[in-house]
Amino acid sequence: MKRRNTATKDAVLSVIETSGKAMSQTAIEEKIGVAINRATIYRVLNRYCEDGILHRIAADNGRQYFAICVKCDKAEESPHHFHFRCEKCDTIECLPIPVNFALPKDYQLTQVNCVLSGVCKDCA
Amino acid sequence: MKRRNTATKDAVLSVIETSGKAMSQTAIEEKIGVAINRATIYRVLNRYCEDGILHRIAADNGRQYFAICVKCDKAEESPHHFHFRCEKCDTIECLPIPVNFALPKDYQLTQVNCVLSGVCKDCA
DNA sequence: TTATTAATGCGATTGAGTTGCAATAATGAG
DNA sequence: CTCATTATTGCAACTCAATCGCATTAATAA
Ligand SMILES: [Mn+2]
Ligand SMILES: [Mn+2]
Ligand SMILES: [Zn+2]
Ligand SMILES: [Zn+2]
Repeated sequence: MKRRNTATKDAVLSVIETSGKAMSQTAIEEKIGVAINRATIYRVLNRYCEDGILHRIAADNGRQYFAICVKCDKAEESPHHFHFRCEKCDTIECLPIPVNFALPKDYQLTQVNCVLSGVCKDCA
Repeated sequence: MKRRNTATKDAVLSVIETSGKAMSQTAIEEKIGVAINRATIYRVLNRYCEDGILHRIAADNGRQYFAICVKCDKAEESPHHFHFRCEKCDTIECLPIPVNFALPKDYQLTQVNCVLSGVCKDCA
């Protein structure tokens, strides 16, 4: 299934890029200006994740956030890095802090999801 | 509001203790034998978390898991440790691996939620 | 220009977790 | 032990995030 270019896809990615942070579907829908269906936004986001354009963060508030993968082009971002969720402004940002661990023998790793929560510098 | 001792509370804690792992409400309800209402289990779990008996893990599958806090009595478990979720057997275990990071200036930390996912040693 | 089929909108649905309320029962005072 | 207080429970309804089925629209390439 080859991907097609649509205004919706561009708009979603643009909003996330502009914010410079990880965003939830709700936040994207609010900031995007034009009316885009909720299900469509989720489908766009899921496709971007499949294609390695975005990465998904499962926050401890039970919601999903989506952020640009800079690890692909620039190598500035560690493949596994911490995320910070501010409980005040309800945003998540990718921290430039690598996640270090040594998994016990015979464990197979497929995903890393590390979220630190609290109050960010802007809200402190 | 002083806590009261009930069979339900004991049963829930006992199931988690026996498993030796973190458990979800569903898993607890299945393993507990007697029929206990879903809402009641959640309320018991939430109370245990408030009291520092259990700690809550928000997994990347969107569900909550609950595990015994051994950090309180024994000091063998690091206050912030990694968790491992096996996608095969749908369990979460506390890993004896400390989470190390240095938060940027002016960030206030209230919670740490680090979950590694994959296949555990028993399912590999 | 046209056929193919990916993408979208809408409504319904799932699943986890919470909440209001009435009934039940643990606890402590008398 | 008896009784009053109120924490706990069960049940049903509800919230919220995310997904799904299906008909419609529109991007792409022949
Ligand atoms: Mn990130
Ligand atoms: Mn743990
Ligand atoms: Zn903030
Ligand atoms: Zn396993």
